Amino acid sequence: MANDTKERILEAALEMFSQNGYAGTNIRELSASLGLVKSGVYKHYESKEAIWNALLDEMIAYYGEHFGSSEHLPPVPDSQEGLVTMTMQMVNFTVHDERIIMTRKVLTLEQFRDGRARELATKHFLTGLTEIFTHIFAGMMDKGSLRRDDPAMLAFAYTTPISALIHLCDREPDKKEEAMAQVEAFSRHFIRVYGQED
Amino acid sequence: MANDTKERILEAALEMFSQNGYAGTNIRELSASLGLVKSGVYKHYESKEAIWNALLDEMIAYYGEHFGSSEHLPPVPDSQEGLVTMTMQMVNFTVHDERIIMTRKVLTLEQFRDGRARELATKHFLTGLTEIFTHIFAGMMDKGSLRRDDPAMLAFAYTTPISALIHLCDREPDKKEEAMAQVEAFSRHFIRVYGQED
DNA sequence: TATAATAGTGAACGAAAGGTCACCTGTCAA
DNA sequence: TTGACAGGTGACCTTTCGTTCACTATTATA
Repeated sequence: MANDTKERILEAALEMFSQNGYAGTNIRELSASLGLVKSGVYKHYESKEAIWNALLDEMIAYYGEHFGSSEHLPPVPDSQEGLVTMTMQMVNFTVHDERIIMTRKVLTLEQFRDGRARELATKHFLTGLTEIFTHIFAGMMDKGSLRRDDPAMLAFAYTTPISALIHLCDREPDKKEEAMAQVEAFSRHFIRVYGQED
Repeated sequence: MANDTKERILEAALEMFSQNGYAGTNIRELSASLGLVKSGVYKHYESKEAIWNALLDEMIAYYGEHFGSSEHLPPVPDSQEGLVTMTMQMVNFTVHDERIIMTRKVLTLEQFRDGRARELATKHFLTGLTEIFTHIFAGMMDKGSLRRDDPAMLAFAYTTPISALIHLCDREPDKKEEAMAQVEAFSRHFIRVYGQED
């Protein structure tokens, strides 16, 4: 009782899977990083694959809770500058939060092997962000700070370049500052192009 | 002599590494797929890692030959419709050519483990495309079919959404047609926004 | 034709993998 | 107090891994 080993195994698994991939991870090292011996892990999960599935369950559940429903949509910024600020906050958070970084890496590494990872990867990297910003841009058009246009297309055109820079940060963490500057430059460029002057 | 086994090993390695990753690939299967027994491979490469390095050498050399210098830059389209056509041709080729698909997958899977894979991944997925289209857009601005603007920023804004769709095709090959349609829609949207009317 | 290199075979090896099991130990409910 | 059980240990099992090696068949060259 009062034991969180089962949860700590998932944390360690996330860390190791995101670094070495599923195939490149072994239970010995995983157990050692928790200060126990490998057979101990099997008291909590019946196999390596069971750990993987539990981790994916958790990631899917987390995504559903935080980005799944329309309740958690961020507020529509009420100015063009507000869009820049909000974007920078979101990106700054997502490229520095270790857990989210590791989640992206795992999905990147396992997307071709596991159907659920594939599905979640598409949400994380493409459709999820686009949906959120479709809502935001529709709102900004209503408020008059953005030219009337197809909000879904604008969201696609806005989020995918930023997503590319987030991936760059995951791949080459040294370039985070440079990438952040590029995010801001792009955001301002976007507003210059699509912004409504009034 | 007159033997291409060494090259065929690299082909098989590309295929297996792109499917299962480096750690998830074993020499037995690789050899078997070539119709020989695993020890035979070691007549041509001294280790699994040597195969990996040779494959990366080849990929780096190939990239250098085909996208490295400014000689191989595609011609600047002389109309807005020409940009759409050229884009569709390039994307259509790159999402259907098995070898290129496998190359992208390998780089995706090994980018966090191998420095050279990381470097090549950034070129493939981000900077390479951007550089090509920086040149193209600069040319189109000179010809008057594109509004004057920062060509590098436009190239970034144009290529990263397309790159995101290429990644989607690698991840979910069923959605290729849908993705291609989205590429075309985006390309036309881009022209509508940045095109020079005259 | 003799020779030497090349390409491939199959058995074997040690290391490392995932997984099992008997056993120990502390905790808590009956 | 006792007994069941959750959590952890260490020895052990089987399989698979990458790699080596003695050997054979083929082929090019001297």
